[in-house]
Amino acid sequence: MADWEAMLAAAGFRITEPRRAVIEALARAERPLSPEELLERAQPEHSRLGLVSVYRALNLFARLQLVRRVHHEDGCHGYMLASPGHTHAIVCQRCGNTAEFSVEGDVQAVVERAQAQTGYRVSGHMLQLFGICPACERAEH
Amino acid sequence: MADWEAMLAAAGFRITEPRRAVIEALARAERPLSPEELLERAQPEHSRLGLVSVYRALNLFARLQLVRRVHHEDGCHGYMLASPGHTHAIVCQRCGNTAEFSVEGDVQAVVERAQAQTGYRVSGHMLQLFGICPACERAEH
DNA sequence: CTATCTGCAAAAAGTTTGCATGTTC
DNA sequence: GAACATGCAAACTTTTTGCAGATAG
Repeated sequence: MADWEAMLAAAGFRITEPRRAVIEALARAERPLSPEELLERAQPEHSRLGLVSVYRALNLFARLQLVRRVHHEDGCHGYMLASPGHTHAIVCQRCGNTAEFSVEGDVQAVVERAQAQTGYRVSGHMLQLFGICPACERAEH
Repeated sequence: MADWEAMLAAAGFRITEPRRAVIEALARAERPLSPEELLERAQPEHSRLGLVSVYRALNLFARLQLVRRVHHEDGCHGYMLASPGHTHAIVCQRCGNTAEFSVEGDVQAVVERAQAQTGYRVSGHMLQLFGICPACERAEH
């Protein structure tokens, strides 16, 4: 039984064809996808699939932390499968490819400095990097 | 002459009433505002103001880095005046208030670790913290 | 068999564009 | 006065909702 199925079941949700189609399309994806793109890629798997169900599946998965929302500075976002544990995404500004990384201790320093400067009690963070992936780097030269 | 006027002029844009109304509403704001909210707050200043001009002003200001887009995990965003220099925002999850902080060196460690882990060349980042502001902290107890 | 989920259509948000008029420089 | 910016209406895009029928447990 796949991990996501256990997660859904544990939270009292059902394992359905549309949800499976969406999550498998995400698993195959090489970069974050928009709901529209996901629909296209998931339809071969479940031809009756509608865009609405993609949205509903994504919102559910995001709530359960099975998928991650990927933002860009100007706001539009895509979805990618989230690795278990606490990781962040880095997006290639040229090709859109994405990788994940984890920075346990280093973020702690940032959080502490921010708390000292602002007096806020920090409870969460959103960190995302932008850059150029190795493949694009090579292509540029 | 206000700083934003100099910035606009230097970039070849005009100082207009709608733009002034929007930026002054932002200056008065105690938290990030949506375009719709900004319209309401800027209209007293310039009654003919339309929502479209708010959008156009915000897009321009964002391009010139005069305002910062503030994201939430689920994507919707607001706008706030950007401090000069490189700062980040922390948003209170209870009341929406926002503060800025800067973490020069500490982010560098994060960037280096990410580069080492992913092989990407990092060129930018989006870091935003969430938490509870001092006022809400007090109110809770 | 029952509660949950889906798909459709339609509504609701949110954002952008075309164009005639008004403003800034 | 010329170029730029505005405001309106309307188009477009993106996301949500209502509901009858389908499906998982």
